[in-house]
Amino acid sequence: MQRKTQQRSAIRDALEAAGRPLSPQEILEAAQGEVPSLGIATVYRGVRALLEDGWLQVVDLPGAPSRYEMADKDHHHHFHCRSCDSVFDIEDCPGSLKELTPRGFRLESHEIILYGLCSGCAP
Amino acid sequence: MQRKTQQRSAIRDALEAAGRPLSPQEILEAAQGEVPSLGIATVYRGVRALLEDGWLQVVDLPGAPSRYEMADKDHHHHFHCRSCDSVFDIEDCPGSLKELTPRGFRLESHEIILYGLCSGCAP
DNA sequence: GTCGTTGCAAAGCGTTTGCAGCCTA
DNA sequence: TAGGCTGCAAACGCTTTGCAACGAC
Repeated sequence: MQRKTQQRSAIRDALEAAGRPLSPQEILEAAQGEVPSLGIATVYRGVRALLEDGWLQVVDLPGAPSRYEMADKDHHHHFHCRSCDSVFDIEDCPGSLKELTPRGFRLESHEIILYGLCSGCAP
Repeated sequence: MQRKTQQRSAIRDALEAAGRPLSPQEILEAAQGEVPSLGIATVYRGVRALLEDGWLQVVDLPGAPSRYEMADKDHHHHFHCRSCDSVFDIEDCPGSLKELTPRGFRLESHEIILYGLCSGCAP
């Protein structure tokens, strides 16, 4: 059974407040504002528990550590800022990509990542 | 200056023969057919040298180790088989994704990854 | 012979695990 | 009080680096 602890509350609060996918390190830094003694191992364990609860989902981007965001979002994609390294949600999706799939292959899902500069980093 | 050694030839041969992106471990296993004593560190160093030469390019996919393929390919995307974990090239591209970009953001590039079963793994 | 290259082993780095003590229920 | 939770440190897997021996030129 799950217990309600300061540490796990701090982890959830950090993810709710961010509104964008966070890496374990980003979660640690944000949550230490609430619980300064928080350790990185606790973040990893808390994240895993929240994933198993279905409260969080993984956001894996190429060449970057896994990030996590709340699971209450519809299908969407991500924008990765090459300057500040933050990741933002993209609401739209161009829809089916079945026409790209080679003959004989079975398409199950897809991921689209946009790269560039976010509004804070664009000149 | 670059010297021509058995090890680097074996690494290039493995990548040319594969025709799809390979991970360092896959390169090692393929190239050891030619040079059995080959070590993984040499693969990493050889890959880095080939990247700097512009002969290779990185293929980074979410949650997977970096893979490498020859740089003489046009813009394209990838299909990642969830059964055998191999990665295949997709020739097509749906084109501009500018309409997905949030206001104020500057789009520079994009990546599309398809997931499913390759022709060898599909039932 | 020079000096870039190689293989091994050790070091890094992000993530996971073992364990004794802590704290929620 | 019982047993899940935490922080620390050690363990892990992948990648990089230090170093002495090797070999291309």
